[in-house]
Amino acid sequence: MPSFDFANAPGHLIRRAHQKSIALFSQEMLAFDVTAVQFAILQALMDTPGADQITVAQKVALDAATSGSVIGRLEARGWLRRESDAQDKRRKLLWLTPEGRKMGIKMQLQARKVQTKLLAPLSDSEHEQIISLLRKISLTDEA
Amino acid sequence: MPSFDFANAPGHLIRRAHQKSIALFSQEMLAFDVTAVQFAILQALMDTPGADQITVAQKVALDAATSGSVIGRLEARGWLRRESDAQDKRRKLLWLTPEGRKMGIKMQLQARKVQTKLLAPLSDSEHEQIISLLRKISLTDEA
DNA sequence: AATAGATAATATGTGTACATATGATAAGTT
DNA sequence: AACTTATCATATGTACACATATTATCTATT
Repeated sequence: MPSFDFANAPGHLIRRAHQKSIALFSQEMLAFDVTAVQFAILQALMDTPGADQITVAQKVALDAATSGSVIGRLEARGWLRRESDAQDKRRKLLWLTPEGRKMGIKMQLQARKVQTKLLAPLSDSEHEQIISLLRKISLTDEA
Repeated sequence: MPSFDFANAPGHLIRRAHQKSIALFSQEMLAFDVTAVQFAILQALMDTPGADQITVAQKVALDAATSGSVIGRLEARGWLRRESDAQDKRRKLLWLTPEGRKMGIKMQLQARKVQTKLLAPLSDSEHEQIISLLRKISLTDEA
């Protein structure tokens, strides 16, 4: 028995669950060639079209630098466009292109399957438990 | 209500929990200037000194490429050394230096605090629940 | 012993993820 | 109006994280 049982430490288990989640997502979404974070940004923009990068970053829980680079890739792909805000020239407002919106909608069904598969080892009541527990952990302070 | 509620999707919540975990770890371990993965490798090497990189990678749940780069940083820091295996020249065996072992031990107390803080929003029974649930998710297939 | 297949480490490329710094612009203060 | 402070986006640097390719070496088969 090691004096620090890192293999059973919650931080380590969260990292492993995250690996599993990412692996499952990219595997199941192969046809779309999209990452989980890119998908999240697309969905966020469906909810709030015309948002600036900082707002989107907060919605998907990313810092400004990371969201900028991810958004850049989505723009290069033709799934969204950046537009300078006339009222506030610091901001760049984000809009899905018709193609981006079409793909975002197409992805939803498959993305739901990923979430189902991720929780497949758990019973229905355990589903709700882990959602609730993860929320408690991640929602401490900030927003 | 968005048609895909990504903000409540388990994958997204796991990512956020992971962010929280990493942020907490680096914040609480500032004095050691060590990442969670680096810490895990140090602890793994305390358990099994003389292991090769692949074995260590499996123990901490990393691919060979990532473990190689992390181990390189730990070596540059003087916390471990790589030694070619005379029996199998493909392998490089890993050993903590006296300094690495000393630091690894010193870190344990603080690392335990990190895990406690991470689960602070949860009750004792919830602690056990989330450990069990995360294990079920991450231990599906492989090892 | 020679060849084929497997394995360990490394190299390369892409993609999060974040800290920090910088430049541009906006908002608030005097 | 000039000055300070705050904010948005971007640039840079470091560190995971993994796929894929390459090289060296080992193992298995013939």
